[in-house]
Amino acid sequence: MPVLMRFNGLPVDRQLMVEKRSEAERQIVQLKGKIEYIIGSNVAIGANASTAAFKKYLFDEQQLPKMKSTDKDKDALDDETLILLKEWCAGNKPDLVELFELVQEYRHWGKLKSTYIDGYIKHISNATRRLHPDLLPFTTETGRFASKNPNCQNMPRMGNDDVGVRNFITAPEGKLLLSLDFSQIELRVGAFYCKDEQMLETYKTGGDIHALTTAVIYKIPLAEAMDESHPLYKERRTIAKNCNFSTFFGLFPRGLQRTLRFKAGLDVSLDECDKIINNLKFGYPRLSRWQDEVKKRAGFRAYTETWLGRRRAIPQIRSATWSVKAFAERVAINTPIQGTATDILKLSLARIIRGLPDRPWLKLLLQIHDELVFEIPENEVKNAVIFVKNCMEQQPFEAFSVPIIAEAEVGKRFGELRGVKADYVE
DNA sequence: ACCCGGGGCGCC
DNA sequence: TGGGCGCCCCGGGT
Repeated sequence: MPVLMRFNGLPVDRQLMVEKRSEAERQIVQLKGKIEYIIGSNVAIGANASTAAFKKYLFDEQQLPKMKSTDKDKDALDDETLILLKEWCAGNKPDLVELFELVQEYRHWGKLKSTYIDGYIKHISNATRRLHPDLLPFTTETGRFASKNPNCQNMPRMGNDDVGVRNFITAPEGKLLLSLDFSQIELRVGAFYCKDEQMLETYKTGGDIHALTTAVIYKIPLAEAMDESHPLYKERRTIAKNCNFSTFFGLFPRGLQRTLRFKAGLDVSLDECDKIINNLKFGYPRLSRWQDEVKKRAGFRAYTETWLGRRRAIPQIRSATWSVKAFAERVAINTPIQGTATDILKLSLARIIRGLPDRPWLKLLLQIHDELVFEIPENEVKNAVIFVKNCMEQQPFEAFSVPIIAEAEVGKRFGELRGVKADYVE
């Protein structure tokens, strides 16, 4: 029997969901027709275009090269593979280029419809007209919450959502949705752990951590890293952000290259990625030292722990198999970061819950790892922001010297939140 | 009518 | 060859 926590439930616009379901259906039928026009309607592509029949068509009948394997050493056909096949076909079978774009679109709409439209509609409560996901506080290895029935922690974000799933979540008449989001909480926790002086200084003075990392990995002055008119500004910053998100988890040159190519659309050579990572280690010397210490300690104890002492056993760290051991080491490093960030959010949550009896108008709807979502009356925005922001930005425990910042956004729909003016705080 | 692993993909 | 989740589909099984 899972332990779960009941939140108030997310108010939804069922009408909008039904409208979008029709739109998604139309898109899917149309895309499926175009795909079948190319490959023939006798090849079953299924709902995801990842059936055995479709793979057989591509790799046996069309003799396309196998770009990538799955974990089980079979032919992969994920989005990365589609991109690679599309590029290969551009030079060898131009007629097939369009196929891969269509499949990408087809999967995109299929995911939106099955998971977020049909999947959400079937969980709307008849009694409350809301979604009541189960939020499980005690099921994950790192202490994070999980959400199920449905999972409301993975709604698509703007830019990857032609449906507007987040707009399904709509405040009732006279109410607003309010979201408070920790700014870069995992990076701040990482800076706290490794005590790199430049990182700490940047956070303590309200500086720009992505600019600092840009300066570090390209060995350029901070001023140049922050110069938005520099021709390389955008690309360098994108790469620096990716480094920052991966910094504390044991990033390898190949991983960085792949992420940049397929997620950011940037072609960076392996040598360049290698250099970037070396510069990162050199520029943040305490980072590597901390990582080595954590690995060593975890190897000795066979567990790793968060700052508040939640332990995670990792016996695999003593494995003789390199890949198993390496995975365990990344877990040993990641868990204190992700877990302590969660500890900090849970401490904030406890302060908020203690304040609820005095604020019955403040309704907690959802937690998304570093974010809390509330429903409030339209005239309580200022009170809510001041109270919640204060709860979240308090020093979590005595040793934690890095400032914590929570950013507030408010709006009628979850997909249309806007930043709250800073003068609400104070 | 279920169960399950594999593949794939959405988010933090 | 970063970590953490849950859901959908497929294909095979009971």
